[in-house]
Amino acid sequence: MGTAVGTVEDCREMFEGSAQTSVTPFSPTNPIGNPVAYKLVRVSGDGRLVPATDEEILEVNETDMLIASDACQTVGYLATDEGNLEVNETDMHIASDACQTVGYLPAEGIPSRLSHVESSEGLLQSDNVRPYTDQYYEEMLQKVEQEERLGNVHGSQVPSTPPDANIQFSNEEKFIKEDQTHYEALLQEPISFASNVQNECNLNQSDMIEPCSNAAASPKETALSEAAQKPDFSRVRGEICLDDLPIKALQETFRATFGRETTVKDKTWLKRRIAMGLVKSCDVPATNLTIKDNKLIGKQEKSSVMTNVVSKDMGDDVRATKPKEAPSSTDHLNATDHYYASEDYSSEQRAAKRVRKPTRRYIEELSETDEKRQNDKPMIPSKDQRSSEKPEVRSISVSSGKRVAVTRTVSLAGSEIEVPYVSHVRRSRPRENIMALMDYHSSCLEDRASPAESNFSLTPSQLNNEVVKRDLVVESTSRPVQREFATSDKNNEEHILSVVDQDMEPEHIDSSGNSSDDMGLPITQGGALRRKHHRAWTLSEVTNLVEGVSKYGAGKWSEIKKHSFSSHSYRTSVDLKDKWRNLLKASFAQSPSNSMGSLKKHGSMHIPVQILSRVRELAEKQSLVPR
DNA sequence: GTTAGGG
DNA sequence: CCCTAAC
Repeated sequence: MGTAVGTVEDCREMFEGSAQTSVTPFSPTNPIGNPVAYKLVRVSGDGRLVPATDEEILEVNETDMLIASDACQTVGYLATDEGNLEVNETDMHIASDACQTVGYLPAEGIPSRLSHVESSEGLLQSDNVRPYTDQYYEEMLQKVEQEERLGNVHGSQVPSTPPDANIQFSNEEKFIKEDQTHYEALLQEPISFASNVQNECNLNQSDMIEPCSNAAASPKETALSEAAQKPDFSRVRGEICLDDLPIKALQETFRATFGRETTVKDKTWLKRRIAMGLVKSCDVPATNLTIKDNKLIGKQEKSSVMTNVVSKDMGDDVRATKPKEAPSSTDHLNATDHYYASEDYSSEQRAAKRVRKPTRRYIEELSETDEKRQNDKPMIPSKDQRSSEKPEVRSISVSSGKRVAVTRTVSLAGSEIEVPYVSHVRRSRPRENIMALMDYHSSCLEDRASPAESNFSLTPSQLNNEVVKRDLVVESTSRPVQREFATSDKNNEEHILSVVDQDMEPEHIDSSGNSSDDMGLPITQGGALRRKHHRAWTLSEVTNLVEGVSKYGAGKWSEIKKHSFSSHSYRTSVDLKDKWRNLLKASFAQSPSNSMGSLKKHGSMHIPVQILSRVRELAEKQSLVPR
């Protein structure tokens, strides 16, 4: 946090002209027309730095880090000065949220590049491991609020960090519009604050929990670790005093913060890294939201400084975590809003957008698209439209958050499969099928010993496809065996029945397979989804149906099913209804021509004329005397 | 959970 | 038969 807007500005001057390639300056610096430049490189697989291609540069330039990273690219920024480093780190913060490996390298510190990259990964890791609850964010928010008040109270002429953040933010807004005029005006403010911010930091250091002067490695470390454990804003702030710590202490702190050693000796880097870690640990989800939800925010983060990131992001976090509370969020920001109305406005805008609940369709799409990152923190379903506006910025957190709730792992015969909760896994029937399948599978291995059947043992993953084959095999095997399958295992009914139906009294077959589920199983072959289960209606069934209709009336399908189809459990009321519908159709279709329409087109069932007549009869009766 | 209808 | 909207 010791880094303020001013820092960037100041440093810029120092490194003026050091730019190697003047490309893609970020918004904050670009408008300024400052010579600050970035060298865009890409970290190839073997760790080498490859100069970015024009295309890549363009990409980064036009979109932003997030998008670039979204494109699954590993991008390394070679910063040419401190200011850039600052910005880049912030960026990294963003990019890392997208689960990308991004390395930002200060030009001067080539030797430490790898370290940087490496740590960035460490950062990612630590981030991914920390789940934060909404509650937590609320707490944080409150703390921030307190901070703000404090700052406003005893630092009238010394703007507290939060307001500063706002300034930054409003600046950002302007930049986006590329409004030079506004820019000029706004520029003053950040700069003027720069030194103040620094002072502020110092003040904090002495005032706050962590007297900097006192800052010995051990106390700091404990405090930090504590902070990491249960993030406390005040402590995070105390962080600022890292300035006074010796490198060694910083390294210690780094370790405490990230849980890993570091050999980096760059004090500045360490400080930032640590601060970053803490900050990030607090707004991981936020960044996600922010970015995905609103591009503006993402940019803001880039240009913003530590302090800004902390205060601002926290606000965002809370907002993000609280779907409906446009008001509450703004409330929190009110203290600062007084300073800049523009900020207030923009924030409200954002808040409003976030409130909108994702459509079901959207969620589905997300869950299908976003394969990875399903273990992200529970986020909020706030984003949506934004994503619709910028599809490229695949919603990260939302989807992820959503996904957490919407995904589930289904274990099928030993193997676990990730299934989006909305995935259209057949309802009711399908599950039974699977069960049947599993049963079959086990029985296959255990009970069945016949050679022909033994080779049916399938691996769960193959099950589906295998089943198809097996079906075919079964069909070609001996009848007796078929029977067995038909009864104990109910997958292959389609084939079996088609065969059996011809030469057996359907009724028998039905009763045999009955009570349990006789469903076929979902068979997928070559991507085509065959009809799950098909069981031709037998004459007796039709008769039963007709009788049932005559007894209970058409429409009382459940009744009919209950009474007339007690032995045919596989016929659902819907089935009955459908069949009746078909019968009706058939009966009326056949009647006009002749009374001998006993045979229907293909090989489908022979429906005796009498039955059809009866159907028509009933139909007319029913229509006359509606239920 | 049922029904009614469209696919 | 499947899938859904309405009940």
